[in-house]
Amino acid sequence: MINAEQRCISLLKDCKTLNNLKKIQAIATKTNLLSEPFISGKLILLSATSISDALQYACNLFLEIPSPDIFTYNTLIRGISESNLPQQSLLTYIEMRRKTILQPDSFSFAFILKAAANYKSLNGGIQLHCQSLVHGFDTHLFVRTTIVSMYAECGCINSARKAFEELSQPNVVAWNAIVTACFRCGDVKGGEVLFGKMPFKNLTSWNVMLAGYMKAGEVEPAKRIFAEMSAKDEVSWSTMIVGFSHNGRLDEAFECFRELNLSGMRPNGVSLTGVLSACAQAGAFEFGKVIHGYIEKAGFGTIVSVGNTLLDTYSRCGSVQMAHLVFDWMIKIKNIVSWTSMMASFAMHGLGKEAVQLFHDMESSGVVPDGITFVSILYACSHAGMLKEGIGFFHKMQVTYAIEPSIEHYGCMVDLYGRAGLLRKAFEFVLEMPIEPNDIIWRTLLGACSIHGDVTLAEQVKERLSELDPTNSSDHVLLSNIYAIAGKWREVVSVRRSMIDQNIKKCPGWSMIEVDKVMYSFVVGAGLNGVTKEAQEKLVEIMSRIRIEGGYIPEVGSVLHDIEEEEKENAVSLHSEKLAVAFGISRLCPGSVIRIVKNLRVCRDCHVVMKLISKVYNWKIVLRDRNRFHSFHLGQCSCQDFW
DNA sequence: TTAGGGTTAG
Repeated sequence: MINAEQRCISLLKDCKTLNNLKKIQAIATKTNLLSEPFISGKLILLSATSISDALQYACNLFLEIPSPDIFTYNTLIRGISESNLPQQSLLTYIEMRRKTILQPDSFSFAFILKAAANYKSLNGGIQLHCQSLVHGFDTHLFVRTTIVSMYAECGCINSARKAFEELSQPNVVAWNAIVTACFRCGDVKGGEVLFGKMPFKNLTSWNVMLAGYMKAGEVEPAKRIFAEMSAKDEVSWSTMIVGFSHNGRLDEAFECFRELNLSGMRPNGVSLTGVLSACAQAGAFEFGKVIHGYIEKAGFGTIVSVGNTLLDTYSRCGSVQMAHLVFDWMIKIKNIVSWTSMMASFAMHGLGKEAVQLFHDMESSGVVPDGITFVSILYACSHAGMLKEGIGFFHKMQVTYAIEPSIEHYGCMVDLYGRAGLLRKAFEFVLEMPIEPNDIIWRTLLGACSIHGDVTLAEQVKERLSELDPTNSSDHVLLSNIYAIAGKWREVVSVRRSMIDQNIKKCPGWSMIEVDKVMYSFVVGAGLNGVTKEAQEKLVEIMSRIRIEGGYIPEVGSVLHDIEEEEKENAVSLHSEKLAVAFGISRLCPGSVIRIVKNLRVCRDCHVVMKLISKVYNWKIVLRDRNRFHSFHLGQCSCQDFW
């Protein structure tokens, strides 16, 4: 016959879910075992660090433990330091010092300094550094290494270097920490010098260099080091794939993923998120589906970050339906990121009502929204013209959830008022907001002026933008478009002339389309050969047919801004998204969906053409532009001509 | 029974 304590210990060994944990807690409470430090400590360890989304449970459980020991405090502090509110762990530490006679140990300082690093609090970090000195732990190797990282996270490379130099015998981990610190603070050269001086290097040191270079946007040196490495592990490969993807080097991300598979090593969750993120950026829907198949077959579907990236990939590839299927499949593992991504997906596709419903479902399920959730829901409201609901959410975030609005939230509100046509209200809102408006805020307002054709306000807004970001080509182009639509041709010429005088070049437009899992890109003004020639020939036929059968008349205003006068006649057929759609009609099987990704906002003329093609040819076209999705079907667009 | 350096999603 085993007693309750033995039973608890045995159950704790296999405890992997919150439900298991609750059963053990019930036994422990009933049999007074919560006063046993080993049992209560283990329960806190599991709930605070091993079982996902059980931190709140851990905090509640902690309150029931009669006199927690230092181990129990440490594990709770660790759990909180890894959460999205790391500053709360400092409060736990302060409470421990105030309410108990427990003395902090090296573990306490390692965890709490990590928390300060996570929320980038230099003041807090300095105070904890002093505390560790008072208690005699500041020279402890583990604590000191965390101090080096903490200063680097807070941007103080000099303090990080000093903390490292005071170590008489740094080991390889401390060396890796100081090299990482240099890269984190933007000192690439310093990182290279220290790497050269390292007396010993293991594989992790090389991976530090790969990650450092990739985060600094230095892709070529990372590639050089990767090629030189005699041994590579999962992290080396993942770092490269994620690095290529973050730096927009999508072809190289795909190629590296292919090489990883050929190397005999298997992709892990991180490399899968990296390649999926490349799919999302490129709009590679079919290739994304292949990766999805692999994820299911190889059992990666239970990793929440992988599921969330897959959801986001489908969404950015234009399939809100597939994104929603993934969301539903994630039933047991979904977290705040999943809810927020799904809301963002509805938002991007103009499905405001669905996003609002999802927000309420999330609240009912007990998940607490954070600042990013509110960015998504406000974005959804503005893109669906839901003014009243948007204002309601802006108040709710502050009153119900005590979230201080950030510049992104203010940006959403400007967009919300602006798109709804309340331009003066939007302008006043910008002038009254408690944060200094940045170029993005003013650009949002300029976009609203463009939608509603308010030339006077546009001129005032452009003046502010010229102070903040004078060489931004898209601002000039937008102002020129606003003048063109208002028929102010003299002003159009003046904007164009000032662009030439200041040597401001328009960002070249490109569009991509996937055919048979291969991505094809089309660029304005590229030579007429290969696929471009094929697309161009098809486009001539398409334009003629939509003119005859759809009554198409070119919108000259849209094309004036970016081409020379003598090219105007051909301009209509030159925009990259038209070439991409023509190529799609030429190559894809009838009945499939044409999915196009464009780097700039779609122009009015292309928007009209897409609608007519969807009607005359009876194709469904999903076009992702810089801001949102347009889904064309039977002559209509999901944005309802509101973008 | 808890730690420090390298890759992970909105």
